[in-house]
Amino acid sequence: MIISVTEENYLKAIFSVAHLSEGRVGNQLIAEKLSINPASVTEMLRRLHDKKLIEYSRAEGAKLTDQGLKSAIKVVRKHRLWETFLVGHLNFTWDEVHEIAEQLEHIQSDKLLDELYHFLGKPGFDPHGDPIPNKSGKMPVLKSKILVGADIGKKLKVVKVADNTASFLKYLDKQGIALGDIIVVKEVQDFDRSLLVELKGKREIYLSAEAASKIMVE
Amino acid sequence: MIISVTEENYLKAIFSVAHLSEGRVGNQLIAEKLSINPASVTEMLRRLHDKKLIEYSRAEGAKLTDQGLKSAIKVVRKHRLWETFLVGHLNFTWDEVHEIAEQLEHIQSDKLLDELYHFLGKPGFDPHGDPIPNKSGKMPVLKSKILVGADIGKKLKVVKVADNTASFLKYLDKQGIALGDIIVVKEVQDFDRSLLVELKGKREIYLSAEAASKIMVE
DNA sequence: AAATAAATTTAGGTTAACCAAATTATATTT
DNA sequence: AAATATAATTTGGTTAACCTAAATTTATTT
Repeated sequence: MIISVTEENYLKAIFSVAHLSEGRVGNQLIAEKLSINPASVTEMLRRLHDKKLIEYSRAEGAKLTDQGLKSAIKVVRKHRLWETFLVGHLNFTWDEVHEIAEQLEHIQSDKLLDELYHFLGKPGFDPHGDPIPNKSGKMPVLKSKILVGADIGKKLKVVKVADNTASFLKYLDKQGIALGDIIVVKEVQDFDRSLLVELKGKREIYLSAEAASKIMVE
Repeated sequence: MIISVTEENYLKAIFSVAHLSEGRVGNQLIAEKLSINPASVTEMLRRLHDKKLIEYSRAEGAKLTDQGLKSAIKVVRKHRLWETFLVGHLNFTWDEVHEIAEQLEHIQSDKLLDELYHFLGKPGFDPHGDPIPNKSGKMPVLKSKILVGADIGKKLKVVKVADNTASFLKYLDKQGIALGDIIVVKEVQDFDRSLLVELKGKREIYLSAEAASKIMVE
C-alpha cells in the first residue's frame, strides 16, 4: 500500500502522543502537533481509517491499527537512523539534525534502510539517546533515570535527553555536557532544588532543577 | 525561492535534453521524458516562466535561465553524489541506485550537500562515470571515447557508460565488465562490427557494436 | 437541567499537479 | 496555395491537502 508523506506524518504524530490515554488521540492534539487546522485533521483521519491505518470514533479519538503502528515505527526508525548518520559521519551536531531527518525519514527503500543500519553498526540509540526500533519494531530499553532525584556521590553516565529542542541542546553544549559524559551529583540546594554537579571529574557546575529534569543518566 | 519537487523534476528534464538544439526544448519532449500529458507541461512551463526559471516561447520552446540552470545542476549534483554514496558505502550496485537517488536528490540542505561531498572525498565522477558538477556548477571533463572505433591493441580503461538502464548495467555485470577495468580491443569483425576484446589481461569476450557504443574508455 | 465552553464536523473554497478531449497554431506536403 | 499532419493550448474535470466560518456535538459549569 502506498502511504503519502503527509499520511506518514499524521501516523507519526499519533504515535508520538499515543502513550497518553492508552493510544487514544484527540483530533485537536494532532492538529497542534502538526500545526494544522482541526478541520483538516477530521478529513485526514477519515482517509487513514479507510486505509485501515487507524481506528476512529468521535468519542474515543484515533488509535493506530497494527498496520498503522508498523508504518509509524518504521518512520521513527528511519528518522533516528538518519540522525545517527548525520551526527556520526557528516559532522552535524545533535541540534542541527532534526529538520533534515524529517525529510530523509520519508525516503522509500527497504534495502537502503537495511544497509544504512549495518553501515552505522546496528545502533540501539540515536544521538539524543532515543531508542531506535529494530526491524521488527521493538524498542531497546534503557534503564535510565532523570538526574533530579539521583543518588548523591554516585558516578552517573549521561545517556539521553528528554527535550530535543535546539535551545536546550545548545544550552547543554554551552555547559559542556554531552552524551556519554560522567557526572556526579555533589549537593542539592534546598531553596530551589538546583544541583551542584561534577563533570567528567573536573569542573563543577550548577544545574537548575528544570534542566536536570531533562537529563537522563544511568 | 521555494522550488517544489515537481518543479525540480521539470528543470532536470529540460536540462538533460538541452544539449539538443542549443538549450531549446519542445513541450512534447519534456512530456515524454516525464511521462506526463503535454497539456500539463504547458501549465507547468507557464509557472516556471513566472518564477523566472525558464524563458519560453511557443516557437522556440523552453530554455533554462541562469537561475533555472543553477537549480537543475544542483539537483544533478545531489543525484550523483547520493549515487556515489550508495555504491561506495552501502553496498549498492550501480544498477540499483537510480530510483533511490531520484528521491534523495530533492532533500533540501546545503550543509548536508557540503558534508556529503567531503565525506565522499570530493569525487569528480559518479559510479556510472558521469561527471559530478562542483559547487559552482562546473562539470569536470573526461577525455573519454566510445569503445567502437578505438585503436586496436591499445590498453584502455572503462570510465563511463552511455546507457544507465538497469538492463544494460546488469548485462555488463554479467560480462564481468566494471568501471576502471582495463580492456584491449583485439579484432573487429567485418560483417557485424562486433569486437573481440581482452578483459583485465585475462578473459577474451565478444561485444556487439551495440554494446561497445555504450562503453566509454580512456 | 439549563447555560456555557470546548471539540468536532460540515460546507464551501483554494492551490498544485495531474488528465482527456477539443481547439488553435505552426509545419510540411502535395 | 490548399490540404494535411504535428505541436501546443484551452477547456473542463479530478484528487490530495490544506483553509475559514458556521453548525453541531459533547462536556463542564453554574
